[in-house]
Amino acid sequence: MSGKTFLGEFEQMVLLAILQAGDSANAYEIRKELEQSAGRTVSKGAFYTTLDRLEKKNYLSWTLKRAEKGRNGLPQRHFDVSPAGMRELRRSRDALRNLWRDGVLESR
Amino acid sequence: MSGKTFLGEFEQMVLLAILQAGDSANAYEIRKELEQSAGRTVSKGAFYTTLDRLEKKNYLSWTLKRAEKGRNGLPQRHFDVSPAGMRELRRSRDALRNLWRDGVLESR
DNA sequence: CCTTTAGGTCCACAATGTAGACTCATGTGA
DNA sequence: TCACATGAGTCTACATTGTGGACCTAAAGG
Repeated sequence: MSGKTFLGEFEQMVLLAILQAGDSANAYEIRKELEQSAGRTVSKGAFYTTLDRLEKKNYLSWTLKRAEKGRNGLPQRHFDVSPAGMRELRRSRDALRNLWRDGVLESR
Repeated sequence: MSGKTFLGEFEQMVLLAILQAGDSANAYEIRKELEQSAGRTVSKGAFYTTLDRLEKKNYLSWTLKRAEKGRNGLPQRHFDVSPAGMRELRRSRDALRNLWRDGVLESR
């Protein structure tokens, strides 16, 4: 067994929020998705810091696009989870799934 | 929305491993469960440090019991997830569940 | 103008994750 | 009886993540 590092929980959530946002994965939508799912506020600091770290680890990428609505013509970043990011997400999910198996949370 | 802190991912896994171990939730079994699910080694340092922190937060408790087998009569700690710990586990799971909804990991 | 909304950067610090050395007490086999 | 091996546990130190908040810029709309 290796000493592999895990994707942090918040990082995991940011990546998942990007996936959920899909085509409209810009900063605003992602953060909104995140706050709704987590049921709490996500400060800009926490949010962008995490995006940067994920980018450094090559778990996400982004491209500039012109906004259709809202900011007239101003470009905005559109985020995507990289293949490596997808792999990490699956890995994390599988580990938790194993531990959650047999409805261990329900049976008490 | 509040600025509530989350249960870290490793902490989450330790609590779940305790639940999975059930009646035989002693250090050895818990660690074994953990390593199997995560597919990697868990050092003693990481393990006990996390147990201590979880105890400080009142997410787990333990009682001394005489071991049946293995260490002749030497007492060993038996761990339990506290009600507060169960609550946190559910909270974490629900947040991730929301983000994993619609099989977002499968559809790509 | 002034305020609101959105996107970002920077900084600092708190909370978590993790390894490894070092004890101590058996149980076991040579 | 002495050397291991095994399991429980402590302590230290450092790396990685999580998080808030001050600041800045550029529109959009009174």
